[in-house]
Amino acid sequence: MASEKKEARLRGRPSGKRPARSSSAASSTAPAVASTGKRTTIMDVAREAGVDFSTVSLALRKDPRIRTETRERIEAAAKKIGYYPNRLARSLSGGATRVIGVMLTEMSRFFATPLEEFQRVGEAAGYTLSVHFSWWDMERERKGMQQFCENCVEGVIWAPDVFDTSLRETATLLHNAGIPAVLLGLIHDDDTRTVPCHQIGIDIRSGLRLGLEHLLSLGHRRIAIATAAGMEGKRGDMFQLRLRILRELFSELGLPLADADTFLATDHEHGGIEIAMQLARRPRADWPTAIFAAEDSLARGLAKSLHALGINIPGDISLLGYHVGSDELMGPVPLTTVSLESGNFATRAIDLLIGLMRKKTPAIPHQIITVPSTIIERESCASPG
Amino acid sequence: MASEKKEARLRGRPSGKRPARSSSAASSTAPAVASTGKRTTIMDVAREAGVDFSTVSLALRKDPRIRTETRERIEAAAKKIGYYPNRLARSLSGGATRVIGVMLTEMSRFFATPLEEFQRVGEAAGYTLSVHFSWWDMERERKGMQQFCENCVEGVIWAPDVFDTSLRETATLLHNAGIPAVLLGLIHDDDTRTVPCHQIGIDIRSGLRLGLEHLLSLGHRRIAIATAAGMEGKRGDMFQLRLRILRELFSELGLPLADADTFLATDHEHGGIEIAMQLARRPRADWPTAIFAAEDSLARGLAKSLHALGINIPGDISLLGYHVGSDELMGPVPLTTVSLESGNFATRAIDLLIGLMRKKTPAIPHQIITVPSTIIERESCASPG
DNA sequence: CGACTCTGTCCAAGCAAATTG
DNA sequence: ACAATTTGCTTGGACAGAGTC
Repeated sequence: MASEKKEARLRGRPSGKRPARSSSAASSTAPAVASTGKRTTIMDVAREAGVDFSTVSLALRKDPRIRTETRERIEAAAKKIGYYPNRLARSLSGGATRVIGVMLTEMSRFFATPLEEFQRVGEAAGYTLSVHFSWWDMERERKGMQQFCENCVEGVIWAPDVFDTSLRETATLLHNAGIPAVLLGLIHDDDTRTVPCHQIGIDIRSGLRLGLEHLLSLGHRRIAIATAAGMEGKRGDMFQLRLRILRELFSELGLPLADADTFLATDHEHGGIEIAMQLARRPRADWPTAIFAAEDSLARGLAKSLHALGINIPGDISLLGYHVGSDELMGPVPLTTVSLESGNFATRAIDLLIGLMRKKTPAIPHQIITVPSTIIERESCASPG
Repeated sequence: MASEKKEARLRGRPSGKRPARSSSAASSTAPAVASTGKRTTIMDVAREAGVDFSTVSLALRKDPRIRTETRERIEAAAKKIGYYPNRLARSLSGGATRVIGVMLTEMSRFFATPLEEFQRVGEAAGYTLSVHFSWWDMERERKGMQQFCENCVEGVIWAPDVFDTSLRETATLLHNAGIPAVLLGLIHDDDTRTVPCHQIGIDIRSGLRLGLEHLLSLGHRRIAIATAAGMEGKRGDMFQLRLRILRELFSELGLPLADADTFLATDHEHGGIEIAMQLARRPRADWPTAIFAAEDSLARGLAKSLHALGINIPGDISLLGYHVGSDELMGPVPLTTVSLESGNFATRAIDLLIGLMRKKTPAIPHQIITVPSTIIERESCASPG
C-alpha cells in the first residue's frame, strides 16, 4: 500500500497522463492550461525534476534545506513546463492571502489619487487590491465587507464618506473576523469617534479656520466664499457642509459675510467662470479683497477665469484654495491653499494598515488620527490694497 | 483506527479546544476570530449542530438530500457561532474564484465610470474586482497579470491605453493560463489587431469624422477645433492624437483650417475660459461658425465660459462635443456631442467578458469589436447665420 | 565503532471546503 | 446523513547518509 501511494505521488494526479518528457518537443513556453485544460502543479514540476513535490515547494521558496544545485534544477523544470504557484492553495495552507480590501462609495476624482496610492504602497509590500463600491448603500457596503471576510482579505481600507450608524456594525463585523481596518476621511465629530475602528480623518473645520485666519493675518477684512454648494448629489452635500462650517466660522471670528460675497457655483470644475463674471460686473469698490474657494478645482477654474478677464491675482484680489487630495495643476497663478499636512493622507492610511497587518495583534484602543491642515503659501494671496 | 479518525473529524482540529457549548454564555453575535485567533469553520458548525461536517456543507447550499428540519438546525447553529464560508477553500475545491482582474494604466477620470460599471455588472453576476495599475510600465503590467493568474481570477479586463509589442506576450500569458480577457479601448490600427485577445475598441477617426460631417451637413464651412493638446503627460498625447487625426480629416474633406481656429488649451477641465476669451476678443466677423471641442469636459467648460461672456450657443456659435465615457453634467446648454453608440462601451466589455467566462470554451477567433460613434443631437449645434 | 551532529530530502498531516457513492 | 476523496500547497518532523569525535 505504501508503494502504491508513493506511485500516486510521483504520478501526480491519477489520470493516466503521459510523463512530461513527451512534451519536450513542444515550444519552450509550454501552453500549460490552454491545451490540456489542467493547470500545471507542483507535482508536475516534481515529476519533471525527479524529486518529491514537497522538495519543490521548499526549493521554490528558497528554503535553506535544499541544496543550491537541486534548487536550480527544480527552477529550470518549473520554468520549462510553465509552472506558477496557485495562491489559493498557498493561502489556504499558509494563511496569508496578501489581499487588501478597499471599500469606496464611488469612483470619484477625490479617490483617484488615494486608490493609486493604495496600489503603489500595497504593491511594494506584496499586496493586491480588491476594490468595491457601495454607492452610499449601506447594505451593499455590508455585503461587500462580508465578501472581503469570506475572501480572507488581510486588511481593509474603508471610506464611507458619511457617518451612518451601520458603520459601527460593519466595524464590529471586521473586528470579529480579526481583519484590521482603517476608516478613512470622515470628519471627527463625536458620532464618528464611536466607530470601533482605526481612523484617519480630516478636520474640515480647523482647516477652514486656518484658511480664514491666514487671510485675516494678511489684513483682509472683507472675505468672500466660493463653493460649489449648488451641485447635486453627495458631492454637493460635502460643499454644503463646508459652506455651513464657513458661515459658523465667520460668525465665530466676528467677520461679516454679505450674501453677495457668498458665491455658489453649480459645478466645482467649470463653475469658476460664473463667479469671475459676477465679480467683474461689480464696481471695483464693491469687491471683497480675498476669495476663499472651498475646493481647489473650483479655485483653479476661478484663477483661470479671473486671469482671462484681466483681473490680477493677488494684485486685484487674493485667492485661497482648499484641498484634501494631492496637488495638481498650478494654473495661471501658483495657488496658495489650505492643504493636509505631511503629504497625502491616503499614504498615512495605507501605511497604518500595513503596520497593523504585520503585527498580528490589532491594538484594541483604536487610533483616531486627525490629519491637520496647513497653509501652503504660494503666490495667490497677498495683503490687500 | 477508523474510530480514531472519526474522533478527529468530530473534534475538528487537533488542538484541545473546548466544545462550543461553553461559549453559549457569550453574546448572540459570537466574536468568531477576535478572541480565539481562529476562524470558525464548517467543522465548528458541525459540532454545534451535532452532525457531520459534510452534512453542513450540503445543508448550507440547500442540497435536497438534507431534511428541512436538519437544515434549519444547522443554519441556526451557523448563525449562532458566526460562521461564514471560506472562499479560498471553496475555490480551491470547486474551481471558481468569482474574481475579475482589472488592469488599468492609472486611475484617470476616463476610467472612473468604466470601473464603476465593471463593479456594477460584475457584482450582479457574483463577481468581485481585483484592480491593478501599471502606470504604463509594461513590466509592472506583466507582473500584475502574473498575479492575476496565480490568484486564479476567472477573467481579465485590460486597458493598456497604448499599443506595445509586449501586449502580444501578455495576451499569450493569459491565453495559456486559460483566462479569458478583454482588451479595452485601443484604437484599432493594424498593430492592435495582431494582439491575440478579444477587443472592444474605439474608432476615434470615424467618430471625429462623424462630428465634422454633422457640422458640414448643418452648413458650417468655417469650423474651429478646440483640444487640450497642450496638456502634459499621456493624457496630452491622447489629445495630440485627436488633433492630428482632425487635421488629416480637414484636409481629406477639403476643409480649410486656419491656425487661428485651432485652439489649444493646456488643461481640458479649466481650459475653456482661455479659448472663450480668445474668441471674445476677436471681431465677430472673424469667428468660426462652429467649434468642435475634442473632449466633453473641455466642451462643457467652454460652454460655461461662452455663456458667461454673453455668447449665445448655438445662436452666435455652435459647439460640438466629443466623448468616449458616459454622459455627465449638461452645463448651461445641453451639449450636442459625438458619443459611443449603444451606451457605455465599458458595459459592452464587461458583458462580453462575463459571457466568455460562462462558456468555458474561449472562442479561438478573437472578436475585435469596434464600438461605433453616433451623434447625440441636443441643443448646442444649429445651422450658421 | 558507536554516538554525534549535520544536511538534504521526503513524508504526511494539516488548510476548509466540494463532490460523490 | 455520512464517509471518503479531492484541490495544491505549507510545514514540522522523520530519516537516511555523510562527516566528526
